[in-house]
Amino acid sequence: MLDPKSIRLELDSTAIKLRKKNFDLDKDKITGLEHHRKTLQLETESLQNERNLKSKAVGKAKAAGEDVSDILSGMDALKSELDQKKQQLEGLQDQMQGYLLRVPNIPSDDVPEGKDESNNKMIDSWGTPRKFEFEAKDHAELGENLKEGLEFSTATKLTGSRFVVMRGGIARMHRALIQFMLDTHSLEHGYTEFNVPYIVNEASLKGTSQLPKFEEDLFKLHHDPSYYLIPTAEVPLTNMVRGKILQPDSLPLKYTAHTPCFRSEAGSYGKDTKGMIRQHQFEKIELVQIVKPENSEEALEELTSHAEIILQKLELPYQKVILCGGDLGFGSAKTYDLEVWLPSQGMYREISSCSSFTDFQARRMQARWRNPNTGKPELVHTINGSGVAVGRALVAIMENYQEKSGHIRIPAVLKKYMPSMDYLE
RNA sequence: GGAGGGGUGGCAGAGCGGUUUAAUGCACUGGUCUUGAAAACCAGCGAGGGUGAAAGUCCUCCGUCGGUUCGAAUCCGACCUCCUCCGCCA
Repeated sequence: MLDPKSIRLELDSTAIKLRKKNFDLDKDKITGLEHHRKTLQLETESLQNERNLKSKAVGKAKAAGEDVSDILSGMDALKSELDQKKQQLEGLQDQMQGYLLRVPNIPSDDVPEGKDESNNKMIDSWGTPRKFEFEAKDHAELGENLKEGLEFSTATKLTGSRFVVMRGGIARMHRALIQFMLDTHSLEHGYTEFNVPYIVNEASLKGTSQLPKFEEDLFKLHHDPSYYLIPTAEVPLTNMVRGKILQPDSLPLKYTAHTPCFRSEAGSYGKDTKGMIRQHQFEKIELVQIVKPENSEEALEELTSHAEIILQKLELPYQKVILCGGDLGFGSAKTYDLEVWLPSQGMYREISSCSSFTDFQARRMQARWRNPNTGKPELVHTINGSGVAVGRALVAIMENYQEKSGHIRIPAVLKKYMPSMDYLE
C-alpha cells in the first residue's frame, strides 16, 4: 500500500507515476472521500474530547461528594451524536482503505515505459543455445516417453487438469534440483533455510498484497477463519517480520525456503495447457530479503544474481529482462525476469521473477526497523524472487539436455544428488 | 479432547472501574564526572493518526471483535493465541 499521506499531498504526481503502470488513480474519489473524512474526523474527535472531559469531571465530583446530575444532563444526546458520527467516519475510512489497498505500487524511475510484455527490455544474456543435430522434442513428449517419467493422465485421474505425476528417476531429479538450490543459497549465498506452513491466514496474504485484490488466484480452504494455500513461499517468508520492529544490526535478513505453490490459474484458460509449464501445484525455491531502504536497490541486484547463479551452474542459457511499467506486478516497484531457453519452443520462458517492493508490503505488514539516526521505527524494504522455479528448471533440463535417443543427460552439479546415474532413460 | 493459568511499550514487568498524561527495571539517547572507559548521578525516551507555519493541541491503541458504563487495560461475552498438567496420536 502507498502512503496515504503522500497520496493526499502529491495526488497529481502520484497519478502520473501510476499511469506508467496502466493504472488510473481515481483522483475525484480520493479527494471527495478525503474531504468528508476531514470534517467528520474533526467533529468526531471534538465530541470524544467533550465526552472525555465530562467523564473526568464526574469522577472528580463524585470523589468530592458533589452532585453530578448537572454534568450528566445532555450526555445521552452527546453519546448518540457521537455514535452516529463515529459510524459514518468508520464507513468512510473503510471505503478509503478499501480503495487504497487496490492501488498498486509506484514503479521505479528506471523502469521502462510500456503497455505490456512486448515492451520489456532484455538487458543481459548468458550461454548459447545448443545446436541440435536432430529435432528437439518438448519436455512433455520426452517425459512421457521415458520408462519412468512424467504421467499427465495419471494426475488427471487423481485430480484434474494442470497436475502431473513424476515417477522414478524424474521424481529423483526434481528432488535433486531442490537440494542443489537450497544448498547453494544457504551455504554459498548466506540465506537462512526455512521450512514453513503451506497454509496461511488472511492477514499474511494481505501483508504481501495477494489480498484483497487477487483472491480468485488463490485456493481457499473450508475453514473459519479463512485459510489459503500459499501461492508462493514469499507469503510465509516475508510475513515472518509482520508487526515487528527490527534492530538495525539484524538487517539484512536473507531467507530461503522450498515449498509447493498453489495457484488457481484463473484467467489463464488456453495458456500453456500442454506439459508442466503452468500447473495448479508446482514447487519453487524462494529468496526473500528484508533490508534497510537505502540498500534495497543493490539487494535486488544481488538477489537476482543469486537466481542467475543457479541457472549458470545448471548450464542453462538464459536472458535477463527488466519488466516495463505495464507488465509489472501489482506490488512491485521493479522486476527482473530470468527467462530460460526452451529449444522446443525456440524461445526464452520465465523461470524466475525478482522484485523490489520498496515499502509497499512493509506498510501493509507494519514491518519496521529502528533507524539509529532518527531513533524512530521506519518501514523496511522487501525484496523477493524465485531461485528458481523447480518444475520449470526440470523442463529446461529435459529439453536442453536431451539426446537423440530421448534420454536426458544429468547436469554435472546434480550428480552428487543422483549418484551412479548419468541419464534418465 | 479434558482441567487450570496467561497475552500490557524494543524487552522484562506492575496496574484489575475515575490524578494512568500506563509505575518500575533493562536497553537506548544526551549530559555531569574521568587521561580514557566502566560505574555512579542527572535528563530524555511507546505506537498510529488528525490539526496547525510552528510551538502546541486533540483523538485512538494494553491479543481480536462485540457488550455493560457518564467513564474500561481493568467488568461481561465470543474468538484467536501461548504456557502447565492429563488423555490420545504420526
